Amino acid sequence: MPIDPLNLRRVSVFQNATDDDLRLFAKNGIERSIEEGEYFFFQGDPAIYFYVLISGRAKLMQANPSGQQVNLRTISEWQMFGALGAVSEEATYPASAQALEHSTALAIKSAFLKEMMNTRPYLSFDLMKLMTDYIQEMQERYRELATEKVERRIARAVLRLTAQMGIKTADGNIELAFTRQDMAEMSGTTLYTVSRVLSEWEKRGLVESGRERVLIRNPHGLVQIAEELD
Amino acid sequence: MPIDPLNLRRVSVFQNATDDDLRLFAKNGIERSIEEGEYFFFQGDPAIYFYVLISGRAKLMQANPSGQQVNLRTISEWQMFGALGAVSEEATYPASAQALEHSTALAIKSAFLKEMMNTRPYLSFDLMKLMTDYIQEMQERYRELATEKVERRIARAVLRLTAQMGIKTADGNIELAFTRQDMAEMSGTTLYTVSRVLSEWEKRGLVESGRERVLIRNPHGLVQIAEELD
DNA sequence: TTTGTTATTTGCGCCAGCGCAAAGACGGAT
DNA sequence: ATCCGTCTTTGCGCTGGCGCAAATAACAAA
Repeated sequence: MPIDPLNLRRVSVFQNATDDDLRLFAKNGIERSIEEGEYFFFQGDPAIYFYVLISGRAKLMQANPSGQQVNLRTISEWQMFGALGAVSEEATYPASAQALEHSTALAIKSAFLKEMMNTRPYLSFDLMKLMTDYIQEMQERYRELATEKVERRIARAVLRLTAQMGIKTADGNIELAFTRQDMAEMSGTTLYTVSRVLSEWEKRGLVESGRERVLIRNPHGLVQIAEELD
Repeated sequence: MPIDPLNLRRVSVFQNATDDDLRLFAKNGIERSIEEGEYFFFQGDPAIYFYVLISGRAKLMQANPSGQQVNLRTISEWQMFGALGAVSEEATYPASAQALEHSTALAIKSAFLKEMMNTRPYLSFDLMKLMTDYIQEMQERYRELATEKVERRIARAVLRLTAQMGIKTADGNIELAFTRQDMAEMSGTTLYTVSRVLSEWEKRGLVESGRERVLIRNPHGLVQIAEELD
């Protein structure tokens, strides 16, 4: 079932687009449906398409030559990803995009976006805005990794996820659906350490954790861990 | 002494600019001369200007609340910096820019660049190109920090610097002018560890090191450390 | 030359976090 | 109900890298 083109306005890069432009993008896109664990694209593939996630969740991961992974970003609905190739010719994806659950996305040729940007300054502009935000996030995460201890990094990762993908439960708490491995890749540590830290937090009543699940009981306590000067 | 506007074409973002545009930028810029150790701007300042380094060297650093620093980028002549504010309104610099030696830069109002981009797609385009390159570099460095051991990270930092700012000596070797502290901030470690690693490399004949100076004797050996699967 | 300042080296002790291994918990499938 | 695969927890030992402290080296100023 094709999506309503006007829904594309929820994509930050398209927020200032005209209805006609949205319809153009929709018409030039192909819907791709992907099962959990499968990939939209792999690191190193030629970056012919960029994507807009329509439903589900995905993650962008980068691997080093010996196969260790880091999670660069978690993608939720109406976020654009794989768009770095829209500028440079002959680009390849610098990371792989894997579905965390059954997901569908709209795939649009990068060349098309590029062409549209030529005559629509608002598009370049909003894409740049997205890029600067992302640069700033990466710079911060880089600094975090270089200067902060694990516990704080995990706290920050959890808070970032809470803001971005937290699911409100019936009783007003916030729940996250991630494996320890995922959380480790997001905070630059190992699943063992994440497990130990979560156990500790659970003892202190900050969270409640289960299989692929973390329930935030006391967000403020986490903020304190994330921010306090030690 | 005012610079020749046409020299601005050496700035990657201006590579496709017309001569008239270059003159416009030059006319709208103010030259600022800064002594070693002084700052072009501080993290947190409102990002009113962006800069083009005309002579000297500078570094972009980010500090965490307790004052620990990481070096995000080293800037050499004809590189643009502080341009993230060109897109978002009311932005503040996410990092500080400090001169590594006596330096001069052209300061141009971000708002002016923004205005120019409205009618000149090539400008947006080349700025985006710069941003994507930078994003990719940060992603890689982030992964490195998360997954690679110190020695390799230091090797990579040294190689990056060699490519970007290495000075060829009379006898064909390449020399870098950085303190151990700088190198530590570039590879996410401490000056002690950098010193130990350099000593070890010196024993192995890979480099020759002195005060604020590293002479690369065997670049290939460093590449091997940076790349090899262990 | 002398003195002061700043950068570097290195010994030493320490500990945060890694990673194996084994046990336990959970959930889906049949 | 049971089985199986996957995820999680935790004990244990280890070590890479940190960071103090003190010695040394290099440069600059006087």
